[in-house]
Amino acid sequence: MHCCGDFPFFFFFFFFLLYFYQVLTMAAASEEPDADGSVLFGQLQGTVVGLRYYTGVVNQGEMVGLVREPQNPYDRNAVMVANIYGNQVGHIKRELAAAMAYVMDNKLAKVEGVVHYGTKNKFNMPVMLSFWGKEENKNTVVESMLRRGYKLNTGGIKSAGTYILSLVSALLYSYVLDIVTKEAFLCFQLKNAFDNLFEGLMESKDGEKEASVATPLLLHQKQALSWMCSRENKCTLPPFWEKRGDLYYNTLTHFSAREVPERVRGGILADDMGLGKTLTTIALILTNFHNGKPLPVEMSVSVNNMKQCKCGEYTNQNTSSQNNEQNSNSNLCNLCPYDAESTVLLEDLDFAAALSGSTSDAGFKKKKTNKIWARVDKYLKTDLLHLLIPCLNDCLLLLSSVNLQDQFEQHVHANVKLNVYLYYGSERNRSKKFLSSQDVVITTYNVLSADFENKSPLHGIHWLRVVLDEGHTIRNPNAQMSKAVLQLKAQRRWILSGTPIQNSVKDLWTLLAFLRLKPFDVREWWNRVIQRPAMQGDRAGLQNLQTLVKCITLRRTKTSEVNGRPLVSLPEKMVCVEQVELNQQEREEYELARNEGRSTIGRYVAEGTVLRNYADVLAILMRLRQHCCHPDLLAKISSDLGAAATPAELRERLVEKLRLVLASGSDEECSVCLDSVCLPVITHCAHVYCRPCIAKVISTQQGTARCPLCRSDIKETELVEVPLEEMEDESSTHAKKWRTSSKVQALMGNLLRLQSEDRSIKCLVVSQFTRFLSILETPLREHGFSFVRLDGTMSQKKRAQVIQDFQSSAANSPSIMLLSLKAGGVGLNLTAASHVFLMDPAWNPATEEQCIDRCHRLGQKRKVVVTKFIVKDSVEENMVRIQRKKQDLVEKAFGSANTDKKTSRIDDIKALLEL
DNA sequence: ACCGCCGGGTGCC
DNA sequence: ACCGCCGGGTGCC
Repeated sequence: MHCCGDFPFFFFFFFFLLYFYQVLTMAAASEEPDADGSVLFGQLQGTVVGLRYYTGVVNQGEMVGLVREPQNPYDRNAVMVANIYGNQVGHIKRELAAAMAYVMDNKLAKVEGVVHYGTKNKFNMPVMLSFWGKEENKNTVVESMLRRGYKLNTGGIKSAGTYILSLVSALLYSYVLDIVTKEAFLCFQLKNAFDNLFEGLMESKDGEKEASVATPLLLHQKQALSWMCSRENKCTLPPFWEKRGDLYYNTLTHFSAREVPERVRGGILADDMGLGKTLTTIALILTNFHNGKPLPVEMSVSVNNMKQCKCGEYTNQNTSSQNNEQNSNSNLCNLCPYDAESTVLLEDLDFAAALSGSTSDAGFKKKKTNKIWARVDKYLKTDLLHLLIPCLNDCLLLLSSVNLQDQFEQHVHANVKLNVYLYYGSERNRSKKFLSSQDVVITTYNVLSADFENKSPLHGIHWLRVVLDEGHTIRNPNAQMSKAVLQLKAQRRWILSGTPIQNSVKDLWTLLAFLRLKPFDVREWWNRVIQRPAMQGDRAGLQNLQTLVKCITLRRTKTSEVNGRPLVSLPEKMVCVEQVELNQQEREEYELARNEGRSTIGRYVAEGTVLRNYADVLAILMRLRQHCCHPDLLAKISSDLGAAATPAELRERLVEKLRLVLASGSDEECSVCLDSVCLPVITHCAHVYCRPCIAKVISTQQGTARCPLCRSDIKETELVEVPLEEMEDESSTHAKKWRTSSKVQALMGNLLRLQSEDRSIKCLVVSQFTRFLSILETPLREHGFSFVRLDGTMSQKKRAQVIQDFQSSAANSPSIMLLSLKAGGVGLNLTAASHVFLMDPAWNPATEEQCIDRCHRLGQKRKVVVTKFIVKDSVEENMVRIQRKKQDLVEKAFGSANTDKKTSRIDDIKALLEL
């Protein structure tokens, strides 16, 4: 890695110092920045009083929470002390509370408490308080506490010798810290940690399961299904809990409680893309889809024969005896004795029942079925069987933009009547009663989030199961979407995600909070116990994080093996590049544009102003790329570089540039948040950022704000966004007489050849330019191809329709899909197509890969052929070269620093024009 | 709480 | 004694 490799010596020393610090000062003041950039200001022994008034108890070494109580009628400075379950233990002594209240209320520091001894005291007990906050507030906090007579112990007890040593090391430490940035340090530490995080998740989990999906499950999917079932049903303790005597003890926080800790009924299915997470989940839904009706015959008989529960209701077979909301709410079946073992067995019955619908693996099935039925016989005579029927059958699925409904239709047996409702579109049925009567409700994160604003029916329903497809969507806990998701009420919760951690450990919190993994669903405990230690590179912290993830996550990659065999064997994929030669006229036009652009960019490079004129550079490249595809793609306004006459003109020009930058796909990342740009705005110096990100930069730099990329002055009022009427007026392309281009002809030649070979072949035709797709429609129509089109501008409903049409195997179904490169989420399933034509190279090779994966994935029966059209002797050829370099870069870099990006971008531009 | 603090009872040695 | 001292009641914030 670039940033780390340059300073081996410093790193060595750095780690030595870090180690030194940790050993020497232990829990005492280390200056390590924590997750939020907080540092430990110091510690202080305090007193918790009033123990006898409260029921909350703590164990030796237990962490406690400190909560301000400004409304306390006796003292508005009151600070409450509570254990992890939020049970009050006592209060902080009055005078100390007064000092702390000032610090806490002004957010100068966060205070954390640990009780090391005196936990058996009757009236009060000592508590070790740690003050954490931003470096710049340290002095204020220390002084303010000192003023009230409380001295923060900042260094622990040191002898003179170690004091000097640590002083020296502190100096060096800050020196090193200046050189290698925080990111560099973290990337070094975390890279390995992340690599290991999911290690050990691949081991084969116990057993496999059959299911009543029409599509036979693959071995690894059966394993996943079995794992999911056991996660929902087995009564194993959550991670870090132990039974000690008659108490349940949390080994990390040292908290203990008499009641069984609430289990996580669900988890994270983090299999790689294309391993069939969705199919497995559908199978899971079907395993306990009974609702009285669709039970297979044999089972129905058994059901009729068996006794009902005394209370006259069938209850969910999967509800565990403890702390189940259903039970505690309605007291339905408290009388029925059942334990962990029988729950599992009963749940096996489901599978036995469901098996009769399935067709695969006859020998295996038979054996297993017999075994299960032996158990059925054993259990038939007991009162337990009523548990087979779930009371709740609602299941909510959330997803980004995926054709999930098709997958239900495709995979679910025709004899299983499953009510699936798509909850989106303006006409959606918002009746709670109606939604509750569905078996499955599918919606999108956006709809959920929009509903959340004003009494959402989805939030009023108690779901049996909530599944988050592409669950990493909620990784930002501050997003409305995430908040909306966290508020959903459900018994069982699942997250499907190929990439549960994208940037940092932080990404995990919302996921754990969604799963209600106590106590880490409360931010403070997550930060204290997991995130901060892990970010600091603390071994135990990382170990804990790994254990935690391991317990609730199943992850396999495409290269994983079960019993020595690869998990999936996808049909072969062939990628070939087809060179396209421009005809003479096209070549002349291209050369003209290229020479012009080359001299312009050459000037920028010589002046060192490439970044300042970034938009122009991109515009030039864009024009060249458009030349390669079709002459009519070129924007009608040739943006001359002269000064804008009026503000309106300047604005129009900026909008145009922003469009170009966005369309070019080269700058999808905002340099501030390093994430893909949301709410894109362009500065007057023509650099693109997320509006919130750049607004923050401007507001923090009060009046002197400079563009993070080129250091030009920027103002909030000068940010320009693309007006809503985004789409180009189609008339301009239609008005002119349609003409062909070399690339169009290359494509048509291929399509016609394929059609003559095999009429059933379906193709994806992919371009970054939606206008190019429009141009392609004309020759497709002329040759009588039946095609559909999918681009980003289409509504959710329309997309679903288009995908369904295209995936259909009916004889008159469309054989070609015109697909805009960026349209559709990662989960999009277009397996009906076996040929992919990439009309123009993308800057980001991953985008192309993703696009290919939409059809080269599970369910693909044919060999996949990918054809990339590249114009010979053009900017496109150079782009391919840069792509390769980029891929290497991405693989090596981990959170690559901004500076690297800048230089590599300039290098890219130079390479493109062979400068 | 085997403390501190409060306030009433009390008052030479 | 407008004090000190004693001993009982009492006790988080």
